[in-house]
Amino acid sequence: MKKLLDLLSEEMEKAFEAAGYGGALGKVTVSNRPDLCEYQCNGAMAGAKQYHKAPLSIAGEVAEKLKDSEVFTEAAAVAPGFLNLKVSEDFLLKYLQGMAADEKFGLEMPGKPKKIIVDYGGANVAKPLHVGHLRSAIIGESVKRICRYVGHEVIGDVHLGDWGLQMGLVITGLKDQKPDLVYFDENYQGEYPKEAPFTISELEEIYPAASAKSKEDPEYKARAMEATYKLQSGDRGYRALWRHMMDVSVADLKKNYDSLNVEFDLWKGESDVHDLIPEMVAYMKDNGYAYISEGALVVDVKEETDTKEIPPCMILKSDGASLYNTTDLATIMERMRLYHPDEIIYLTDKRQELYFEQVFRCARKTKLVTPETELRFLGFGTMNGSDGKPFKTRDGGVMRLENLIRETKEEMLRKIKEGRRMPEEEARKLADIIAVAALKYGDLSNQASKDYIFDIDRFTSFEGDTGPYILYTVVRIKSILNKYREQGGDPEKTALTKPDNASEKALVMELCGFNAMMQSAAEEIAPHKVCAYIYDLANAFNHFYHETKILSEEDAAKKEGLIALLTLTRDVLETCVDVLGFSAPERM
RNA sequence: GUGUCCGUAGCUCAGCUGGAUAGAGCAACGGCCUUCUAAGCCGUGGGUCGGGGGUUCGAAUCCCUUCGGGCACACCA
Repeated sequence: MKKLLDLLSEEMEKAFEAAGYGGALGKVTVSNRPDLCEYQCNGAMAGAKQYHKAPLSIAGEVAEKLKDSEVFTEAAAVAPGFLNLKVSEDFLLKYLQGMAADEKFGLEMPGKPKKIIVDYGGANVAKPLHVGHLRSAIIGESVKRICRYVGHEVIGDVHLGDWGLQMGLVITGLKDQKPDLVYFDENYQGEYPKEAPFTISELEEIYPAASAKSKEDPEYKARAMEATYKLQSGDRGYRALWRHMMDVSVADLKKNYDSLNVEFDLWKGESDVHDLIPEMVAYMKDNGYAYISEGALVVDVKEETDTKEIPPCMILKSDGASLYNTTDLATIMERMRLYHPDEIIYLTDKRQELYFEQVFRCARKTKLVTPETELRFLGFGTMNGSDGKPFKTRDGGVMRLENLIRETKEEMLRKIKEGRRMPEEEARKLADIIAVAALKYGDLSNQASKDYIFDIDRFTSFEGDTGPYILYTVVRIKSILNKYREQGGDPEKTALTKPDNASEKALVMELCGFNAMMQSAAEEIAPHKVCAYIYDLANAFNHFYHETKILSEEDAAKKEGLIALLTLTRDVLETCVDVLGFSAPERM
């Protein structure tokens, strides 16, 4: 379906042309003065100069042509040259019926769906997720769902950090702790045990200790690098150990991501492209892209139009070792071979923007991707504490994601018990659902690129622009629909009717904006637009709800119409909520 | 230093492809539950849109400049 504003604009364009002006002036927008009109057109003022005419008289002539319009019931020319519009209820009803009958509520599918890889999560093996991983997971998941909803084929890849020095550090740490393990016996020929010689908590303790030690003890660091080298060159015992780390760590990561409704299609990592690196390096050298500079192998990525200095993209360090760039570029190569994506979206901290600019340019210049492949970077801001500085625990440390989630759930449970009486178990389940909504909505309602302040009290509040408020609104609708069923009605078998009061019409108009909103959220990869939309929609609904008696409506057709409107509102809200990566309970 | 992002109500944020009186939420104050979930709704107060200049009929929005802050600038990821 065409967007409502486009249809309104088409009608307005016809009027402009009929009055002898360019149709392009007839752009209709939602009114910024709802007290005066529903929609407006400012084209008369824009055209005044071009036609050497007073804007008000242009507007007057156009309004005259709209007298018999079936789209606008009112078109008033107002000083200095606004066209104030009211849209016909019949027209809205027709549009709404089209929406309700369509699986995607009037959203047009792309002519040719794109294949998109979303690279998000940023998890590392053997290291616990911390608050820094929260935004990538939340925003990435939503971006994935939005792109999928608008009709693209989307693959989410967690892209684990599973191959670097960190692995060598853990192995070295473990060797010191348990030197007798068979994995360290070079003469061992048999099968290695199936059970990992450590738990996730042990693993997580080894890494920070080893990392700290390597910073002050060069000899230890050398051993870790040696271990990394041995792992990467295929040492049997080290590989077996690495496999264990992967299994234990991935299982734990999945558990954590699960609790946030975050799911990846691919659990690939840096290790997957290890074998591609020599080939890629040779390719870059052989084709004259890469050269040695200050001992390191680099590719120039400067461009003439640059206003700043862009350092070359480093492919190999001066000691010949690979680095972040190397695996990222090799990953692009692998992705092109395996999936042929039209677009790859990367979600990381915005501080990596320049780095990705270099990588993208390098990939393009060296033809790792086709000229059409879109490489997009979505950098997100920092999650700050109430002091405006990066979020820390009370004692100043980095908070584990698990703990942040748990604390949010506990706070939610406390608030639920404050406001409602219900069995402990139900309250607990409810708290889990609402806490995820609170956390995610609190994050997603901010523009991704901006820093934001994490305020657990605000996010878990049921008032204002919060996840819980949205869920409450959905639950209210569900409650009425359930009562309607109890009375013997079937909400799915109701027909929409014309809106016949202001708050109902406002709700309808809000609903009609769904397709345009979703499309722009996808194009701009902007989940916060979905949040802003459902907040407006929830407000429009609550206002309408307050003014309208639904179940006691006496006119049977009207009552059905209202139920149909509620059903559609619920469906749109739940669709949006799903795309944001959370869900609404049945009761709360 | 170069580049980049940001500065809007006491607080947290929208609005930024220029339009009418700059919007929400929180906090403060005041109303509305015999009636579909009051975790709701309605209302009041609160702003030199960091400062200055410019473009325009019209600027929070575009341009310039200035102040204040964040971040990034090849062997970390």
